[in-house]
Amino acid sequence: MTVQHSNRLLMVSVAGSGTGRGSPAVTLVQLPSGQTVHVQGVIQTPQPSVIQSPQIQTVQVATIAETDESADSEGVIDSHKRREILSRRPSYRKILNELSSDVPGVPKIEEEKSEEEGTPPNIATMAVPTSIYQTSTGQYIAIAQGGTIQISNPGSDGVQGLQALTMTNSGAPPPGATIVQYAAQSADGTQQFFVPGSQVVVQDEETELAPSHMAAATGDMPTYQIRAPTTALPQGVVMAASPGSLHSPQQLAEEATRKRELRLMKNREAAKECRRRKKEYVKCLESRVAVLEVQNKKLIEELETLKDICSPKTD
DNA sequence: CGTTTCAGGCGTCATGTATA
DNA sequence: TATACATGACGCCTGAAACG
Repeated sequence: MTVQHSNRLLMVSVAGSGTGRGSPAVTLVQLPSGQTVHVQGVIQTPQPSVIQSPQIQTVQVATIAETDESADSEGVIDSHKRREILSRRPSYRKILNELSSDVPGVPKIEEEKSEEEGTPPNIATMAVPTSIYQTSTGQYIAIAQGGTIQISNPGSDGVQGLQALTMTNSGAPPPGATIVQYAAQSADGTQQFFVPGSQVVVQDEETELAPSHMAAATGDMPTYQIRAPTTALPQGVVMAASPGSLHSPQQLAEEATRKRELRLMKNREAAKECRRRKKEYVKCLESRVAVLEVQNKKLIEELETLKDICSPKTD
């Protein structure tokens, strides 16, 4: 069976496995994405059907329960509540979780950690970083309290490619430059980011490092130098100031900028996650459409059979 | 082959919602 | 009540497909 739905060809195959009565039958519905959906029979025939069909007659998708429309059509909702419902839909996660809570064994959208993603490194799951910064090339730098710097590359999935490094002079920082190292995947050109204390981390080009206070740059790893900012902020770079040491209006402005960048970064990640959930929600809706098509077809067939039985031809 | 159209993704803003 | 989070809306960008 094929169902055309929203520019996407749905191919659904149904494998019946159960009895029409007694315990709810379970049907496997093969979705076009290769995903198999377990559906459950919902018709609880109070009287034995005329048709002694071993196959279940109706199915209900297990991944989704009701939509807003069906919810509205069920009971009488007072106008105020209705307005509230119409004013803003609940989140996709909430909808899906509420729906799936009706049917045990139905996968829910996890709160944060999704198994399918294999618990990717996430900014939100970092070891309580004191600060999060964004480099001029889009990388995110999280500086934990133990002196550990975590770098996440802006991959397709947001924060994949998280890397951790430790400052070499986590003890008493000497005045001047500090070298930090990390195994970057690809660092083309100079990039800069900033760390707390109004210092700048500059990726050095080859050996243009500060001659003193320098740790040995080993191998091909790029080196980063922490030093006081000398010029205006590069584009897309966040200046970090110690929260407790704000004096001048410039520092206040820098703190405001840092907060804004942090907020934007969080919202960026939230938007990505929201879109991912929305896609999942739409997938579930499409699955439900496929299952309801199957259900509709079976009901039509049953109706035709009943018609034949109740009104036999009298030739 | 250049242009146009369209779909999908992303970043940002505004605002509703949940929670401490 | 303040804060963080979630999400709709908007504009922009990019890649693919259609078209002349």
